[in-house]
Amino acid sequence: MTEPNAPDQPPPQTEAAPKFRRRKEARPDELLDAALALFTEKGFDRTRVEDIARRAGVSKGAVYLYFPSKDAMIEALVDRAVGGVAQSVAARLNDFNGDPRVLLRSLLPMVAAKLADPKVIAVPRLVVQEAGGHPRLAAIYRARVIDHVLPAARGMFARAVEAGHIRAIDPDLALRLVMGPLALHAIMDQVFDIHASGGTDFAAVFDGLLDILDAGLDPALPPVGGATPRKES
Amino acid sequence: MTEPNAPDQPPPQTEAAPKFRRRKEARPDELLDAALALFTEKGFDRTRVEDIARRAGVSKGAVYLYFPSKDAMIEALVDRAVGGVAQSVAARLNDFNGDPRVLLRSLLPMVAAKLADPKVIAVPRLVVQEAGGHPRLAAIYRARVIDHVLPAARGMFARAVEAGHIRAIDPDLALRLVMGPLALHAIMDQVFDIHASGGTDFAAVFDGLLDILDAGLDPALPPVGGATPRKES
Amino acid sequence: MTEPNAPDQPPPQTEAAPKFRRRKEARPDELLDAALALFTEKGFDRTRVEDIARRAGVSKGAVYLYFPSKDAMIEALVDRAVGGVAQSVAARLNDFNGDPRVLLRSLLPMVAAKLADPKVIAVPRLVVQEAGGHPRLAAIYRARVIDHVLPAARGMFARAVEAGHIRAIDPDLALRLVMGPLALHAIMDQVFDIHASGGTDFAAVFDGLLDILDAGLDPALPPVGGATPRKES
Amino acid sequence: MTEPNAPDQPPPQTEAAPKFRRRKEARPDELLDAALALFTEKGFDRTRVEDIARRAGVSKGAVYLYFPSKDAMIEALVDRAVGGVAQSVAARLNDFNGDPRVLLRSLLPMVAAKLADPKVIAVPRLVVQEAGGHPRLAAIYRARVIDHVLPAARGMFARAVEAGHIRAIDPDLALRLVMGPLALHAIMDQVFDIHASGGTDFAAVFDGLLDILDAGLDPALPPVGGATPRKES
DNA sequence: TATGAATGAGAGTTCATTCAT
DNA sequence: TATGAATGAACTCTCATTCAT
Repeated sequence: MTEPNAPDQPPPQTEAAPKFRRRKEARPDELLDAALALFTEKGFDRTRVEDIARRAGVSKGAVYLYFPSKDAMIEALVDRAVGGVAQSVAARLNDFNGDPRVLLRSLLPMVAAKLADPKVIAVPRLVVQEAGGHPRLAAIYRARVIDHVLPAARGMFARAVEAGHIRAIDPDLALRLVMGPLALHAIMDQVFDIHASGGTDFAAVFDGLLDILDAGLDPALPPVGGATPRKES
Repeated sequence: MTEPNAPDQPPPQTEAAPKFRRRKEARPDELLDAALALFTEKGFDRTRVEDIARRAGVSKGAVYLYFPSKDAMIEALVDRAVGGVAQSVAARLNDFNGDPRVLLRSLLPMVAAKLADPKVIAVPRLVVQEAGGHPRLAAIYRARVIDHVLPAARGMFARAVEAGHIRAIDPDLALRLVMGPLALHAIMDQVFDIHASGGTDFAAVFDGLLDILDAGLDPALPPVGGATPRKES
Repeated sequence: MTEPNAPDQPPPQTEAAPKFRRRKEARPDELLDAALALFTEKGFDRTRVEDIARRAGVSKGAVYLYFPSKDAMIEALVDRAVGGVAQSVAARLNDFNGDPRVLLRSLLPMVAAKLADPKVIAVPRLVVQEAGGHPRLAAIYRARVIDHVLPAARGMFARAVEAGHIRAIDPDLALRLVMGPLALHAIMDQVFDIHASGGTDFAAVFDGLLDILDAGLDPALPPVGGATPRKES
Repeated sequence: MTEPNAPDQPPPQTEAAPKFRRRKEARPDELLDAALALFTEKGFDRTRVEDIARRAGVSKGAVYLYFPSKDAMIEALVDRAVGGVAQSVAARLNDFNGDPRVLLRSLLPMVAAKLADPKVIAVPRLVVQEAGGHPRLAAIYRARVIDHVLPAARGMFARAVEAGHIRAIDPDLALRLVMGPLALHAIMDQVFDIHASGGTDFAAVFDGLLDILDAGLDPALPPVGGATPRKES
């Protein structure tokens, strides 16, 4: 092309000239990044707006050019983080009709990589931390993530039981079985600074978990807990 | 007569009249109960000392007769809660040399009952919630609970593998597998108000989990994750 | 007698021992006095809560023990000032059936004395000053004062015209004729620091005004403005 | 080009097309108009510079191209409004040697029309409202208006008494008598939204007032208030 | 000229903590 | 012991003013 100079590219330099041009569009994201880091580190209430501003390299007042309040920031944070992930995961779960263990193994590398990204786990952690004081956070997260993924996962497990791919198990229990170890792994790592033998490696946990489930979910085995799946409330 | 019974003086009974004659010695505990309830409900920072006082039925100033600061309260809270439980559990783990699945099944009712008590789960939840802003909380909990139970559990699993009661598995992974589902169950219940088919019943989750582990940990199976247990950091 | 020491009377001194005893009940009034002085002097918005507190001899925070907000103070101020005055004036107007000029002359000393008290005129002045930014102020004043006095005055004038005590005049006009000179007198005095020959003496203005009205309202004269009294909106 | 008529370019007319081609010279006035409207409506302190700018159709920064500060705007506002009016009124008063009641009747239509213009009464109202916080406002208004009109009015009344056109009356009192009802009429209308039978019609008030004065100032009557005119301070 | 992003001092309000009673 | 009025530091949010573009 003869016209590569997009109007936003001053000189075709390498990439980040962070102070050459005050990029209005980038500010909100930079502020949210700063806020996320600080909220996770010290908690929402103990983080001053001025801290966020300073970390993002702007003045206190500038924050309010982009967000109407501190509360709005934490909501925007969660909102931003839950973008398309939930939908795509839910879609894959809905489309799948085989053995969950196979699906989980194929999902493993992606999920492990996602969870290893500090900016990704930080958000659910934040939600858990602050949900007490900010009921809306839990509501947002639930509406945008959980309410999409949970039914999809439940359905997927139910179909797998039905089709005889795995032994009979309450889908709600199955979900807790699969995600629980990962959650606890994250909590020990982030909250208590206790790292397993394999370090902060979600893949190892996930991998070991699947090894257990390979045998533990064998369709030849009798129903788990003797329970018949019921409706979740 | 000349000595009318002041309305606050009960008939001089034995003791178990928690409403009358509960003074001095009971105060700190009543304050901690009130604090725990409020901290869990609204978070530490959003709970005012006056709220705690009012809920405990005393004046704001009285709180400072028993605790030097608000921070001291949350620490005392955690301290109190982790009393002898950890030690006794750790002791049982250390003494045990058989199949973990058997131990877990025998522990099940006790553990489930404990976790169902709101005042019990409230504390770990609080620690997770507030650890960001109060690093000492995590430290206390770790020193008083985790550092006792974790090595004991790890050793118990290691011995079980060694003795061939279960297939080879990294004890750290085993721990996450066993406790993770319970942790997630609690989080979904408390934070997101999502309750499984079986309600807020830890026993059902625990029971189902053990069904899975019965098969999944069969000693005839090859090592989990192909991993050799290493030291935890 | 032998027991003169009432618990509130430290030594039987003259009267005001303002710092010996922190009189909780007096605080709100002291704060309102301070607020009234400052609001009148510098305007509501340019008065800092801390200024009020300092003037009342307390700390900034103490203000909020007595008033939930700065806005609440100005409203309380107006509320307090309009106590029973309006009612009593309205009652006298309603009860009167004679010549308004007689009534006005008898009212003169009382009204003049009232208006000469700085704490009295300060309030209507404040209302006029701040009504723009605080519509509720105007509403309070109107509800508590104007809406009582105005209809009473209107009725009184109407009856006087009817009975032939004064020439026909629109009561609304009569009201403006009587009160207007006093209002302007106050404005010139307070706002522009311009004092008439007689100083800030409302009595002189009132007196002169009545001299004019004695002749100007003579019932033998034709209707004022040729207008028939109509309803006020 | 065949398409010269940009929608903003009117046919090159003479001048009186205030919507098109209003640039440079008109800006300050437009800004003051916007400021006057907003100051009157919400008060000086509660009006943001940005509000003024938006109402005038320019950016916030542009305001500072024309006025050095927000304070300067309110002063300019008052300055602008008191242009030649005061001088011309003062001149007429100074030149007049007859019966004030005649003069006032001849002035009536003009004065009533002036006061009915919202942009005219808005300024004295603003001065009264904001004088507390902006002593310079009162000073400007006094220097530019009151100090011209007041002595002229006083002289005119003094001459009229001297010449026997009206009964003896303190000119300062006379002034309050004449202007007071109009002032109160405006206050009730603007501040309390209370309108007399005749609506917001200054002419009716003025007219009725003069009817009263016709009789009340009859030169045959004895001196008003028994007072001898003295110097105003 | 004109824009509007950015600044930063300052205001209202809250609340842990103290202390006279 | 117990109270609760009082303090004052700290925090969120606003807005007049500046300045790079």
